[in-house]
Amino acid sequence: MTSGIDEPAPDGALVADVFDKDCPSRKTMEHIGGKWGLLAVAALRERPLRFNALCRRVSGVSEKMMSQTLQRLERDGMVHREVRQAIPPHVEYELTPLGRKVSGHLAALIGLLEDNFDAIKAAQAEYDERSGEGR
Amino acid sequence: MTSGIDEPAPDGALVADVFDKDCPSRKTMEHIGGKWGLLAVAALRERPLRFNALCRRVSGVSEKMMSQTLQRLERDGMVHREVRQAIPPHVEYELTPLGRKVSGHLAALIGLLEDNFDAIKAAQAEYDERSGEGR
DNA sequence: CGGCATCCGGAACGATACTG
DNA sequence: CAGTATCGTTCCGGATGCCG
Repeated sequence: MTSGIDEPAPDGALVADVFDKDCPSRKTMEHIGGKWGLLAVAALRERPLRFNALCRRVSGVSEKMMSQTLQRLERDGMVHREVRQAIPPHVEYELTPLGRKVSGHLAALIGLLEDNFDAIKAAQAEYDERSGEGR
Repeated sequence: MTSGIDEPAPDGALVADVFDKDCPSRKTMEHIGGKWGLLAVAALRERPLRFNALCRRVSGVSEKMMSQTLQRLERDGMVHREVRQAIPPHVEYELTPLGRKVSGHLAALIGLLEDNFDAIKAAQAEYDERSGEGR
């Protein structure tokens, strides 16, 4: 990968540069990387879910936040919202093809963190000790 | 919220589960996935950088936020902080081996988003139209 | 069941100023 | 250069209540 570090982009290079503060990709990244976006995508990766099932799967989330999160993800084309006209209402959420690709990387990231959780805990303990018990 | 039955986590068989609201992995995930954590890691992936260089690379960040972000990442064992006693001060940040692994997945994610940026824009446009020009 | 509207407290954030 | 301190603002997020 020709990572032109601080030189002008080679012609034909990607316009979307996350390091640029005006890059719209940042917004999408934040939606995915944010507290709930990540978990919603990860949960939907296992299987399509209905709204309340999703809330239950992601423990700790409020309905409001889940709703907000899903709207953003739907807008970004990561999630598809399927409404089934009925009483009681039946709405199912599932990943789009793009969302599924994203979820793959996310799952890998989560797996990596879980695998190295001991190392992380150790690093935190050491840091806290050096800093004289900060947070 | 979790379950009526409160089970003590047997640390021996501990499986870090991000879906559990008490799972400490979530915090780390948020540090990495958050607005600035992601960008800091991505920037350091290219090469080790000094504090101000890092601030410059990640456009839009304030010194305060960068400092905070780096401290969290250092505490999580993603970033190593190397201090060189001198005048003027010289502090260099670089990824740890774990941080580098993480950065790989992050870079893949960023690349995926940039590649599909057109699709994302299209999805957003369509969504906005359906919703009657929302945000 | 699947939302949306409203309120409100606190955390996150940014700009600025200051220190070693 | 590499941060910390302080302050004002913004926005996140939870609780509650209502509607289709």
